[in-house]
Amino acid sequence: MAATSAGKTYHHGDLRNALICAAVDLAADGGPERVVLREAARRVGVSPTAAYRHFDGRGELLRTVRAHARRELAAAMERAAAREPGADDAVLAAERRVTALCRGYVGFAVEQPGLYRAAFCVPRPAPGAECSQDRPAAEPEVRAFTLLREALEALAALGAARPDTRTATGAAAWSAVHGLSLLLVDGPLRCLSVQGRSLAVEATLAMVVSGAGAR
Amino acid sequence: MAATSAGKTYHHGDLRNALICAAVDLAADGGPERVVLREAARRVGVSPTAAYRHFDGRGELLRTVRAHARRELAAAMERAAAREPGADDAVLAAERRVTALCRGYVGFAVEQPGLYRAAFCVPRPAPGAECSQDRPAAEPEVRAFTLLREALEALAALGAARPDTRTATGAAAWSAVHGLSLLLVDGPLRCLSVQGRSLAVEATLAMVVSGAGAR
DNA sequence: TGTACATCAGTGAACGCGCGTTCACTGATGTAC
DNA sequence: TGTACATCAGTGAACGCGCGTTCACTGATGTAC
Repeated sequence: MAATSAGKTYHHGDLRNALICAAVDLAADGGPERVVLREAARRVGVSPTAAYRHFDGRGELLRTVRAHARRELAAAMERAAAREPGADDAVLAAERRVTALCRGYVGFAVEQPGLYRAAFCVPRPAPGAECSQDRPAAEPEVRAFTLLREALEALAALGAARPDTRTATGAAAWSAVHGLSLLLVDGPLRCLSVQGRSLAVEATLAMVVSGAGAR
Repeated sequence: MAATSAGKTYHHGDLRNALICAAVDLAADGGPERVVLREAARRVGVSPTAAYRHFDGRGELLRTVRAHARRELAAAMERAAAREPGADDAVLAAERRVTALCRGYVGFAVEQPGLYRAAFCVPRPAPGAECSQDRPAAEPEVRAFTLLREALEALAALGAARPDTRTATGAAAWSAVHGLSLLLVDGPLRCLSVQGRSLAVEATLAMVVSGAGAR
């Protein structure tokens, strides 16, 4: 039985999740490089060694944080899309969904810069050991990307669709919001005024929609 | 007199530059986090302490590498633009310049991922100590951005120009190429096939041009 | 042309830090009989 | 309902690492006289 109630016991009861929460907190204020196994253990009040009962090591902890951050990002996008009012015009509705998703994306990045960076960190393996022939394709699932791509497909299907380039169009849109997010959060645009930031976001959204090719 | 000739002397003669070169090499294979003061000194064959005669510390060394990387990035863009054939049609010529600059940008990122990442690293200061009221604007000069913005302005001026949003349009385009670069180099698209990569680049360029608003 | 001396540009040892990880261990838990 | 015992989930000390940085120093250089 899991020790659901409180009470300091020798056995923590839910250490794995507690460590994940601590690690997520660390990432939230400081990004992926702040995710330190010893510190997570310290915050939970447990010896560093204990973490090895639940994780292969720092790498696995970090990958878990990354997965969490990606889920949160996708959730923020879906929330933003859900808030968006519908529209009678199908094209307009589809456009709104795209821009809402993008706003959700960038909004998450700006509000949770640490988590956002963690969502896209790469837990540097032995350099050059990646991209084997076994798995030449992109990563199986980044939900944020899937959401965006599907919304763009829906939009494109209403206009001059070019179904052969679905994924590429999605990648272009993703590039735009990803680049904007990083420039704002962590890059040379990080000191933009509120107004300047807003202009940059709007221009980027306009570019994404115009690039979707439903005119 | 600077010791221009060879010959191991006690005084190095050009240690500052030698350290910068070593640090740039480190960044080139491993990104900004690989820029380690002790290792740079080691490579030059000098004690770590010696570096402190020429740099304030690791931070200054890294900022110097960053400046170098940014210059290289801009140079790659200009080279790509210079290679591009002209066109009688002014709009076509302007479009070609934009896409050539973008290709140069992404090409540099893909060929020099470490340097590219170094060009946009932020040598983390005391967190929250940035973006003071004194300097609310974006960083004064990232030449890559200026090149892109000016090319877009030239393009927009030929069509339905919206001169009030010059900078924002530039930011949108920059976002696209920056995001694409990072997704390809260091992100979830890093394992794309050559063909997939090429499609993503083309789709992004099309989006950028269509977003420039010269139709 | 020499020489004393200030300054410059290095050396080498050390400090303190925090990390990831491993080791041998022990206290708590639950299950077979 | 007890009890022996296997297993699980922790502890605490230690290792080795490499880093940035500081200290007191010394060898080389160049300049004033």
